[in-house]
Amino acid sequence: MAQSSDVNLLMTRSISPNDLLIRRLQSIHPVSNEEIRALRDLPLEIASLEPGHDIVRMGERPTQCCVVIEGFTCIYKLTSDGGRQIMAIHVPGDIPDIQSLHLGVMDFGLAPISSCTVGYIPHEKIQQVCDTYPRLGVALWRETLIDAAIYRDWMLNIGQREAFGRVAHLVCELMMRLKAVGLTEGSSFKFPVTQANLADAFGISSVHMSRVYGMLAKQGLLLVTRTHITVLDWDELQEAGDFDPTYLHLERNAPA
Amino acid sequence: MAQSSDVNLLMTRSISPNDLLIRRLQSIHPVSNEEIRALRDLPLEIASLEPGHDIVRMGERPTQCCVVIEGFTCIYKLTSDGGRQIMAIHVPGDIPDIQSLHLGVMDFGLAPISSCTVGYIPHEKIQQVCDTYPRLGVALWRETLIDAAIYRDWMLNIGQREAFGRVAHLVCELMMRLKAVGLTEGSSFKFPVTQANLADAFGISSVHMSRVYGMLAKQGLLLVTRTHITVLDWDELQEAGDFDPTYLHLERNAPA
DNA sequence: CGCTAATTTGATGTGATTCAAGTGACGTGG
DNA sequence: CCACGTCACTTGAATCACATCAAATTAGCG
Repeated sequence: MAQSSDVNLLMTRSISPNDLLIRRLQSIHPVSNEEIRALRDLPLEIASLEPGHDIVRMGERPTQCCVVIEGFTCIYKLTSDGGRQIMAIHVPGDIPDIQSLHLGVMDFGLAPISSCTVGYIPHEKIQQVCDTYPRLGVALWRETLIDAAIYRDWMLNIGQREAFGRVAHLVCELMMRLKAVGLTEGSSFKFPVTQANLADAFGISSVHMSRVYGMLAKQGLLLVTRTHITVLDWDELQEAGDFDPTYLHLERNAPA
Repeated sequence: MAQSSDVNLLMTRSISPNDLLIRRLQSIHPVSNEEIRALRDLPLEIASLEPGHDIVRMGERPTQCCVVIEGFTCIYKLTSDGGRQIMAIHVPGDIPDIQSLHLGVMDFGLAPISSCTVGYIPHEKIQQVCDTYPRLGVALWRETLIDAAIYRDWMLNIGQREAFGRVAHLVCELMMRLKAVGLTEGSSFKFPVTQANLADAFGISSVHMSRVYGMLAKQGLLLVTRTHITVLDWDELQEAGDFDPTYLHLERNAPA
């Protein structure tokens, strides 16, 4: 309900979806007024999606990019024996498949992990904006470099920390990334993602995911429902997740 | 011995080090003759390095990039309780810290994992070449996007496969990347990296690393010495590592 | 109110860790 | 050129974090 009315709002005032993208770019790179105007004029074809249907499939050669407007999407890959690793979670304002601009073949799948709204922009339109405003091209390059920095941090998380720390770490990351686009509500945020999906992001089983959430709750760090996460003790959570936000390369690094 | 004479060779014929970089860029992107000439003219300050001394440290703000000329380097991060995750291994021709061109602060450490030779290029020189030949700028962007694709694949490897498969997978990857710059010798390649370092790349203990190497040898897939890796059965190795080279985005994808 | 999917909980198995004690390879200096 | 010291690697035993299997509970939706 709340979601679909948001979407309607966005569609009636057609500039709003682009504003999220602008907000995101501003959080990592200076953007001039003229550039903002150019971004606002980018045509967005809006779509509503549900989990279970891929946005782009591995092996495809897309001719457009996708901007997350509402909800959460993920990048994933499968092993031949059925394992699924989620290697990125996107929040509104992100461009999950910006790499397709210069890498023809998709080497991963892109899918919603909550009901969500996305906007599509043709590659050529992005190309034009970059040609006209080279600094925007640099901003997008920088965006992809930050994506890579986040990959690196996830690898540290998965390779070196126990499940408890992994979860704490990701919650810290999401808190900061959502705050950067103004989508936190005090110390909590909307996050209607199933534990099975999260388990695939941490490389653990969904059973263990449930146990870890339980431990985090029992220690008074988090409060989790099916739709929201509330951080009860930011300092302890940051400590438990060994979290240092440097890798997010945000201009302003304020916590909750 | 062999190494230092190589270095002398490279230094006397000053174009050689740059040729490796060119070979690497050509393996992922078309490069014109004029662009090759520009790359050849890039000034390279050569240095010989040993493991144990970082090339760039986390938190620094470098003003130059590093090109690997001989040997192997790695990107790593540490957890507060002493764990180290290696999240990338670089082969000659790679530019490990190309991201520093647009991301001021280093969010990782860069270090040799074998004795190696690198060349340094000032950011401004790279910037100039990119301004003059925009297609080279795109090639470098593409380069960083492929780095990211490799991160994604490592995450799948670490998160979803058992140690045995992880090792098989990486050997396949190294084989193909080295072949792309002409550094394989039939079905084997020089790889003087300690098992402790590899263990940190796989997120396992060095003890287990030794056991896994033993299993791979016993099954007749690999032959490993302290300085070289020989692939005895490419098909079986690929199978064991569930290896699909799409993510390397190489122009020509021939196996050993 | 009842159905379905998500989550929780318990019991048991396993891949990998840790600790500890070897063995082997290699460079150095006598 | 051999004895020695160092560092890398190997091997065994005990332990642990997490997986798997199975069943019970809960939350949301029509």
